[in-house]
Amino acid sequence: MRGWTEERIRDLVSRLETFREGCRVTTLAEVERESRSPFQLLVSCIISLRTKDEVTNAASRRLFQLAQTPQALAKLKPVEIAKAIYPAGFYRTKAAQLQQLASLLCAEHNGAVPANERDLLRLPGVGRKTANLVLGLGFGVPAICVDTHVHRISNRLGLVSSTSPKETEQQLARWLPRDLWIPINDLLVTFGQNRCHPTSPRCSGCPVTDLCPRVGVTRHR
DNA sequence: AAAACGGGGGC
DNA sequence: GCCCCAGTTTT
Repeated sequence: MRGWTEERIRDLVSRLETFREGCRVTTLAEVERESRSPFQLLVSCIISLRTKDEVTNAASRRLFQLAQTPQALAKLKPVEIAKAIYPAGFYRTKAAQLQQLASLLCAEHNGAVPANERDLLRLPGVGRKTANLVLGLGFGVPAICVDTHVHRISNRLGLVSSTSPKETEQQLARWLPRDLWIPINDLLVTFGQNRCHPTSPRCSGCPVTDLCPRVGVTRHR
C-alpha cells in the first residue's frame, strides 16, 4: 500500500507492542498465555459475538471447566452450556450453536477441528474471521484475521482502502509481511479497544499519530 | 433510557 | 450488498 514501506510497518508494529504492554485488557495475548486449543479458540469466537472480551474470556473459562473437547461439549445439556456462558448474552442461541458445532465435529471430523480453511468455513457459525483466527492461533498457519477493529484501523492508518472485512483481508495479504499476519490482529484489536475507538479515536496522545494519515478524523466507515 | 459489545447467514 | 439476529453490561 502506498506510503507503507517495510520499515514503516515494522515501526508501527513495534510501537503497538509497546502500547499493548501498558494495557490492562488485552485479548489474544491472554488466550495465548492459556494455551487454548483450536477447539477452545473456536468456542471463544462463538461466545464473543456481540460481547466484550473480558466477559467472553470469563464465560469461556467457565465453560471449559465443564468441557474442553467437542466430545465433552456434545454431551452437555444446552441449559448447562447456557448457564456457564450466561453473562455473555444471547446465551440460549450460543448454547445451541455450540452444541450443534460440537456434535458436528464428532460426527464428521472425528471430534477434531479441521486445520484447513475450506472445512472450517463449512462449519455452522464459522466465517472468515473465526476461521482465520483458529488457523492462525490454533494451528500456526499464516492467516489474517479481520474483525471490526482490524478493518477500521487498517483503513484509518491507510494500510488498506477497503469497504469490507473481506476486502481488507485481501489487501493486507497483498503486501503485509507474512510474519505479521497472525500478530497484527491482536495488536490492532488491543489498540482499537484501548485507544482508537470507532467514534472517538482519542488522537491526542496517541502513540502512532505521526504514522496516521487521518489524525483527528472522527467519522469512518 | 440509551449505548456498547460484532460476526454469520439468508436472500 | 442489505437486512436480520439476540441479551447482558455499562453509562
